[in-house]
Amino acid sequence: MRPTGVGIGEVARRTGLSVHTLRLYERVGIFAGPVQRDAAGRRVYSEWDIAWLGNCVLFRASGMPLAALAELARLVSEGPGNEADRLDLLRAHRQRVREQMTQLTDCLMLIDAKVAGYEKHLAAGAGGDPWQPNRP
Amino acid sequence: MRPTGVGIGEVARRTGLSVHTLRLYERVGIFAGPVQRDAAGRRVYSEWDIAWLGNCVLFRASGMPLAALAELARLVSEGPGNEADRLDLLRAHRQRVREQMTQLTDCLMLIDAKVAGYEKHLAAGAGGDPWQPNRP
DNA sequence: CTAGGAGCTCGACCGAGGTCTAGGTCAAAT
DNA sequence: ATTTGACCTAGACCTCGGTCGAGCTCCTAG
Repeated sequence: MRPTGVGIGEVARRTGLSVHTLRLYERVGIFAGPVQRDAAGRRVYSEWDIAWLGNCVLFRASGMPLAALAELARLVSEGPGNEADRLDLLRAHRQRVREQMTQLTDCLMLIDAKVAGYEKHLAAGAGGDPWQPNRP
Repeated sequence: MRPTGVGIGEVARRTGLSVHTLRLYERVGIFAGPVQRDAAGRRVYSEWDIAWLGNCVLFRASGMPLAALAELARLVSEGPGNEADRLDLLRAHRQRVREQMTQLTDCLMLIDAKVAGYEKHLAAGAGGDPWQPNRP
């Protein structure tokens, strides 16, 4: 773990985000505290920044809006004293994630049923349409 | 099961969508075949339409874009003969849903870890910040 | 007869989240 | 010395999925 700083291109490659998106994220305040710059003004991301970003990517993928991420970043950057608020944010998001998971599960069951229907249908060669049992 | 037709307001109430959204969905072709109208030009949804819409809502909630839904609707409305195509669409979406679920699972684990950290932190009263163990 | 409520169409508008462009700086390689 | 490539900012632009409003047509109840 050398105390390296990493350029934006490298971070983009590592996280799968575009450099544009990284700059956008910074503008909307997703980093906890300002990203460091080198002498020429180029961004230098710390390993901590990158780890945080990794969490952000997960949170985003689970539907957390940028604004919420920014709020969390603000809380963290303010340092100790607001842990309860962070906890609230996390718990609220956890709730939403759980709801999503049950929806995804439902959807998966539906798809599985339809897929099974079509597979049987195709294997058996024709027959009525499995999706529209009784349409004009 | 009377052969009722249902008005748009009632459908909105049943599905949780707004009437605006229902009309939008129709415009982008989400229904398999045109929605019936009464003498005055008002939409009359069949029970089949409503059931289909229910599936659409689930698919949407699982991230299927309207365009894909419209494509599926087109296939279904064309009647038998393209079952393989529908199957492709469904399998592709199933794949995406599965990926989402693993991401949600990952995210949930992360959140649980953070939440546990903060809970312990708060219960124990202060100590270092669980999220930024070593920040300047 | 008339007022209210539910629908209709068409088209404008909106917020979220990116994506891209123009025009410029810098540093290392040729 | 110049070219190349990575980076910078500011701001325009785009897609997606809704949401809303204006102005109209009905139907039904008072």
